[in-house]
Amino acid sequence: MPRVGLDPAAVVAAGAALADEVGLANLTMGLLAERVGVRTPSLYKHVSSQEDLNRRIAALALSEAADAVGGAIQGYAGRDALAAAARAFHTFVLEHPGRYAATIGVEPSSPDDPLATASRRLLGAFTAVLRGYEIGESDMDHALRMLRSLWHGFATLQVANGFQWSTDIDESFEWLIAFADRGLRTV
Amino acid sequence: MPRVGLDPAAVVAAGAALADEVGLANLTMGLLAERVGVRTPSLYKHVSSQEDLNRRIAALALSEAADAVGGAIQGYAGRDALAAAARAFHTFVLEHPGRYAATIGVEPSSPDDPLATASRRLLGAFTAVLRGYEIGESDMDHALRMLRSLWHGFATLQVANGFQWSTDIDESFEWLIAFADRGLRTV
DNA sequence: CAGGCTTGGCTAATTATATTAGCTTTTAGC
DNA sequence: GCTAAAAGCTAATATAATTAGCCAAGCCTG
Repeated sequence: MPRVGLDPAAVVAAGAALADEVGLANLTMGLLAERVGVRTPSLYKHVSSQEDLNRRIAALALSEAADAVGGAIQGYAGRDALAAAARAFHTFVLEHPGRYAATIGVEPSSPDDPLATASRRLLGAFTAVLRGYEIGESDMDHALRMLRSLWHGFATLQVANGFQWSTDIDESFEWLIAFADRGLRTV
Repeated sequence: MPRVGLDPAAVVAAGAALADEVGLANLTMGLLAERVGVRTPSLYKHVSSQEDLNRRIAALALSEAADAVGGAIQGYAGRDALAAAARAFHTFVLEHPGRYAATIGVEPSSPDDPLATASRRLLGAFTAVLRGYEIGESDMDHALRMLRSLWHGFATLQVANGFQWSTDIDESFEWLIAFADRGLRTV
């Protein structure tokens, strides 16, 4: 029987894609094995456990999100950068809900954990956005936490279908960008 | 053997308490059964499945949160009401992380689902807060979504230990209240 | 107060899933 | 070609949810 030729990266990539399709909660080792064309136990040659798989998917997701946000703000500053970052992040979560969900609740084990690195990169992109505003040193951390809370909260609520009523959601998102911009301007 | 004398409400209450203690992900039917003093299958006399249990815990959590927020804003308006609501919500999530987690991803099946009722009550409390600001009709839904995103995002990130660095988290929370207040004042 | 019905609890069995053990075969490097 | 690590497989184990079917407790009625 010919080998499939998997490696950890391929397994994680397939796991992330599958999580986006069926939802993280429905991502089982059996389903993933079927997807990549091996029997379930064979996956354990590449990831050590489902938790390990989840962590690696989370690291991939944060790294991709950092690339998306970092790329989107290139050449922009101030409100333009804020809007570009917010939209890039939002789009990423809507298009990759499963892998983004994997990032919730995972904690880096050490500062050189790929998870920590990716997380820092994403944070760094939003820090860059904040440099376009007149924000005092002591307010930076608070402002960064505000942005994270706002975009994370909005995206996770939207993905979970938490916004029930009929008002257009994209319109609300643009409203939030304007709100955050105005607020950051007067910190 | 004497009967334990359970009923659905008691099972759900115990489930919510256990979720807060061990985390929603670790809440198993077996663990809950042990906690309330019966064998696992007996739980099915009171809840129809684990998903049903989760929905009921979510409805309980939203109802309690609505009570907490609704009670906290009594007699306040404007910034005081905003701060009271935000703090009450935040405290609730920090003290009841498991049951609050149960609310994420559940959707009411019908408008008279207890889940929908509780959800509307919580939303209503925040709507009352917004009435203390000069907000146009067309901005209300957006502002409400902004508040939800902000407080939901902050609380879930904090509970998941998502705020790594050393800056005091409570200080950031108060900063967010001030930020939201200023912003709502200039909508 | 006895008889019987409803209810809540139990044991046993089924299914799904993660994980481990141990075997076999491919394949890269010499 | 030879060998050893890597990658796959089958079989087995453990945990969890769920269902089936049994039985006793306790209430309601006569």
